[in-house]
Amino acid sequence: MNNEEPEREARGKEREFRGVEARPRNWLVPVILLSLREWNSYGYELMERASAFGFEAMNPGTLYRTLRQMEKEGIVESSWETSRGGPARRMYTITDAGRSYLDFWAQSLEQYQHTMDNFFRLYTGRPLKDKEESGE
Amino acid sequence: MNNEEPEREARGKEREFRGVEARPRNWLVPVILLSLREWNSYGYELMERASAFGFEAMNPGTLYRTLRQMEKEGIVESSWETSRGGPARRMYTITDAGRSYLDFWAQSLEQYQHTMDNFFRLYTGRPLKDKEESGE
DNA sequence: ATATATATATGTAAAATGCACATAGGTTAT
DNA sequence: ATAACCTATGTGCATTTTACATATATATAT
Repeated sequence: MNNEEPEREARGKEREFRGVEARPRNWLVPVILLSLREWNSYGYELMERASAFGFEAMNPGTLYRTLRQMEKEGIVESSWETSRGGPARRMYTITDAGRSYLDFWAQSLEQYQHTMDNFFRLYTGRPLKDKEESGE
Repeated sequence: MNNEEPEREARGKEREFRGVEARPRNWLVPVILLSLREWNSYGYELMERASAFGFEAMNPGTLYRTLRQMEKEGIVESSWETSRGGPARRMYTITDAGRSYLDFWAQSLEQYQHTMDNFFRLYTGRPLKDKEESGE
């Protein structure tokens, strides 16, 4: 029943488990919004800011595509900035909807952090009481 | 007032922003492993336990497919249990590789929690000092 | 017999992600 | 001037993840 696959994929204790990451999906969006809430910016610069949040070697394509998508959703706005030397920049501004989105996300994060605490409590061997599962 | 732009996608502060969730990807995998580390179990039962971790109205398909995938990766093993009334159950057991995976994931989660703390510090208006970005 | 609860699984599509490649303006070195 | 390089923005494509609907099967209750 269970011996057809010799699990050649993961047998050593020190195996690397490619792709194992606890980072949430769409993490890039709130990071961008948070940056833009402080000051207007553009893709190339936002890439560096995003790196500080754990996006190492961020791929430009992913960032720029995300920005366009965010604009379509109305949480940021953009306009070309050509009044200087060098290639034109698409400057982004956070909208009111963007601020709301950020607030919404932050709330979700807070809730999720409780869940993570529960996870850790179980992981480290202190099981939850039946009645307080994962809270609210 | 500033009512010139109705931004039809997200106008109210209380807008719902469907899909906004701070949940990490593949969250289901560590939750299953943690459950199986406590006692062997099967899909139908694991669904309920997963619900306690914030998977409301979990779709069976997602869970069962995840379990088969996990078995292919060698982090769980299964065998049919037919020695009782009712439909047969596929009982799952965590493997050594599964335990390693769980440890690996927990480490990643811990690291991610620090990043989240940094995010919150910025969000609530206490910016980081230049020298301590997101690192440790 | 048929409805219900248990139990597992597939098919398909949408969304997210990663990686490679394309385009273009401007600056500096040769 | 032209090649090389840095800045800056983007598209294409394949893979992975996730969601949603549907299918199958066993046993029990009515």
